Amino acid sequence: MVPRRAQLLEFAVLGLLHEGPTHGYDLRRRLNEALGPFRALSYGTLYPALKTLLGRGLIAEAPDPGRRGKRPRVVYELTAAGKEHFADLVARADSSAYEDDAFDVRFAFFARTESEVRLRILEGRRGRLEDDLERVRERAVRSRERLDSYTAALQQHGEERAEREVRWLTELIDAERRHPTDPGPQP
Amino acid sequence: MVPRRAQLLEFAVLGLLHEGPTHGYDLRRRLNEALGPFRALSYGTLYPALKTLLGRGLIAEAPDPGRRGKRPRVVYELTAAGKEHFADLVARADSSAYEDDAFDVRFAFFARTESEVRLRILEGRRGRLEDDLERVRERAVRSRERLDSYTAALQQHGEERAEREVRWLTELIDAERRHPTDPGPQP
DNA sequence: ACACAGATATATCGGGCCGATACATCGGCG
DNA sequence: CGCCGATGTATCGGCCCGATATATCTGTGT
Repeated sequence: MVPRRAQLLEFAVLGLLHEGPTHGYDLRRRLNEALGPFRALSYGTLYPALKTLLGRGLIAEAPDPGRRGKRPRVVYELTAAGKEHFADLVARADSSAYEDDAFDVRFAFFARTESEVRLRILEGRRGRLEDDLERVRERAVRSRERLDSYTAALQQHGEERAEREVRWLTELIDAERRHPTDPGPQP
Repeated sequence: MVPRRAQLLEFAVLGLLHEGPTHGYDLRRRLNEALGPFRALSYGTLYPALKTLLGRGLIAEAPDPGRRGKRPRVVYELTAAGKEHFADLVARADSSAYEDDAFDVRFAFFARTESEVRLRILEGRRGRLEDDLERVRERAVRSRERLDSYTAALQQHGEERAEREVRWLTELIDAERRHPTDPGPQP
């Protein structure tokens, strides 16, 4: 069963736990470190997501390595089922991998993704942006004069942002084709 | 009571209905025309939102101007309360006006916003982006080498996108200061 | 010594918004 | 005449966010 919506957090939690067991607060910090301040994920989703993953047996509670006298934390670790599930997710390159919100999170775990899948995700996203660009340009010719100046400026800016991302993706795709590096843990 | 979340659709519907009564399908099309294909809003929110607005008396059903023989549509028009409510929303320049998702929609209705408010929204958004940029740059110096190359590339790209938007906002702010045009209906 | 701020840590609630889906009518095309 | 894409209204499940509550720990200033 393919999840329709992104389930970004589940994916991210499973990915992060590959680096070893941790607790919720640290997961959220590491996640936002990886995504940057322009794309954060909130606690309001994280803690419920952890419970869901626990209930599905994809993660398990691990003993908190004692910190002499400090308040104990709830530490989670990956189960075998969790590892398997993440491997399935990470091998997937359908639209749920390059749709707006999903792409960043998927990209953040490219180091754990096979080169071939990386390539398909990058190309999928680029194709999507190019489709949108074509549509907006086509419309721009015949209808931009009907818009007020602010709306026109907004579209212009959106167009340029998409064009930039397409160029960025193209660079990455070219680099990926030249050096199809294998996945593996990186510092 | 200030709405915590954006309620983008309510705002947009009220704004669009200032141009005359229409039906749901047309509202969604006009909205996505204004926002561009990179930032669409869905039916799944629109029709429920229309009902909510109807229940609150901010919009009302209007007679469908007959289209001889065609299937009738559900046409809505603004009420006096709706106009008033929109005026309140549009005069607001707090964080709910320049937070990520909200900004685009707010911007799309700048033609109906007072120059002073426009300026505060633009500056608010720029300030927010600059804060984020400062944080990410500060961290970049001491920790970017700890990240794998993909995560680093993602952050780099996010940084550049934010820098571009800051420059764009600055241009708009300067233009707004030079020519503080009044709000009014534009073609 | 004490207060106070800010980071650490877990958790819940309400609700906005999305994607998928269903169903029906209409116009144009071959 | 049949098919397809656009028009049109509507609902459902569910991801995710922001606000909020609570409690402990650490650092700083005084």
